[in-house]
Amino acid sequence: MSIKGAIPQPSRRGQPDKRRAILHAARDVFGREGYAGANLDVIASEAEVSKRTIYNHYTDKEDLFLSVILEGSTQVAEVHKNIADRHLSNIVDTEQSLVDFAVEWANSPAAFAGHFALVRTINAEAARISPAVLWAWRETGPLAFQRELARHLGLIGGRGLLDVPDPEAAATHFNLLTFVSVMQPSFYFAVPLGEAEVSEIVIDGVKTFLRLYAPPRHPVIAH
Amino acid sequence: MSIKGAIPQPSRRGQPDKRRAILHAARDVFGREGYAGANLDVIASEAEVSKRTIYNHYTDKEDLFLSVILEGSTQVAEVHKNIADRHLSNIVDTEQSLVDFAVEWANSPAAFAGHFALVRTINAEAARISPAVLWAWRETGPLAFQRELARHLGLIGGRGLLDVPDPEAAATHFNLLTFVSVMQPSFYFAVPLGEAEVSEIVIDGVKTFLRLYAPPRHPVIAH
DNA sequence: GTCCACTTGCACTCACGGGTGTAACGTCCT
DNA sequence: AGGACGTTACACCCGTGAGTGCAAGTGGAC
Repeated sequence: MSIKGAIPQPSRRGQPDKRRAILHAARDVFGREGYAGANLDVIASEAEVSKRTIYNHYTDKEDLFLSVILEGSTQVAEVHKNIADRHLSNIVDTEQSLVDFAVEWANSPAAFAGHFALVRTINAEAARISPAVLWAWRETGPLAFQRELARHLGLIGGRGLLDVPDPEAAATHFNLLTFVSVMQPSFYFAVPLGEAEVSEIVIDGVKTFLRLYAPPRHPVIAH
Repeated sequence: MSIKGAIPQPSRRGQPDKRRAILHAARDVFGREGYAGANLDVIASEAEVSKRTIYNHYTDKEDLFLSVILEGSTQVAEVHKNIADRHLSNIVDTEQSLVDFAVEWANSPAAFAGHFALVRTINAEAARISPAVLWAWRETGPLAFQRELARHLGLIGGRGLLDVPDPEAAATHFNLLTFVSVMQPSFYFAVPLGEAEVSEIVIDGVKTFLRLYAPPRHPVIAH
């Protein structure tokens, strides 16, 4: 059992709405059951589509799986960009905004259970997935958002609200101290934490982040 | 397909050496192929044991899997404790010792490919594994070592080489900035990074850690 | 010796699931 | 009207793999 195929080209076989239904159901089932555990009959029935139709759209299980992977990451990156834009564009209280952003961000996986279940599956299969596909996935998903976060932090730094000499590094640290810190104890969100627990972790994380990136004490302007 | 059984009691059926061979082979195969993908015949042959013997020791595949999980975590925690002891017991140069420790720590997964492949599988199956088992695994494995790391950092703090008001938090941060920072881009060590890359990440991580926990400037003693 | 626990090889059952073949039906285009 | 295309239901093939039954063998305990 291995998954080493190349990146599947988005094909135009079949009707788009069926295609979407299949991808959606496949994402859920692959996430829920893993690659080997996923059952094509189940996917078909959840997509309310004939199994034969799946094979009209995708050549086989592997093709379907790879297509699902690459489609999902961009979507979630979009949603996360949205959250960042809402909270980080017009900051008045830096710490408060960072906390608000991080809380919503770290709670978002609850709303994308299907997607993050799939992320777990990707991790599990990583050794069996071709590097090209893994690379494409990271690039369109997590890294795309990380760059966006770096951009925001850079801008905030530009306004003097943070001291951000290296936005990329800052984004990495913010990610580690908030999102990853929630992800770890919850087994990639498989075992959901309480909302209070998430908040506590995130608030601590932001405080630590500020110890690293708080701007030099506002110089009192002589007048 | 689900794994919801309770924690398997260490049983005394069968001969211990066979038992060990089975566990070892099972760990490799479950790690390599995932739970659903693992094949009992393959495990039997890699353990150089008859398949029937496996069923003399374990009631079924699930029982075997859970036993493997709980056995492995303690072992790796031991190894990591060892690495920590060697590097963090008699420190002369704080930064150098921390880097040395973290480099060896972050490279250790290469030597336990089987184990960390299994960790990926555990993550993937987390939603299907009983919380009791997950808890036991974390407790005897990662958390046990995290506490050990906290103990070390506390001692180092006690000697004035670091400023560690909260050893637990410090251990968490050290973990995030070094080990986890290597783990993330390598897909849980499934896609090994180059040694140079690991070093770079770890050195950066330690530097950042020191920005958080460096002791107040050594007061120059007037004389 | 004889009992007992363990192991082994092998054949076997059986459920599951990926993938195919086919014939019928709908729809849209011309 | 008549393709062309997509979809559907359904039966089917067949490899795979979990788990069992059994008969024969090994080795230690008493």
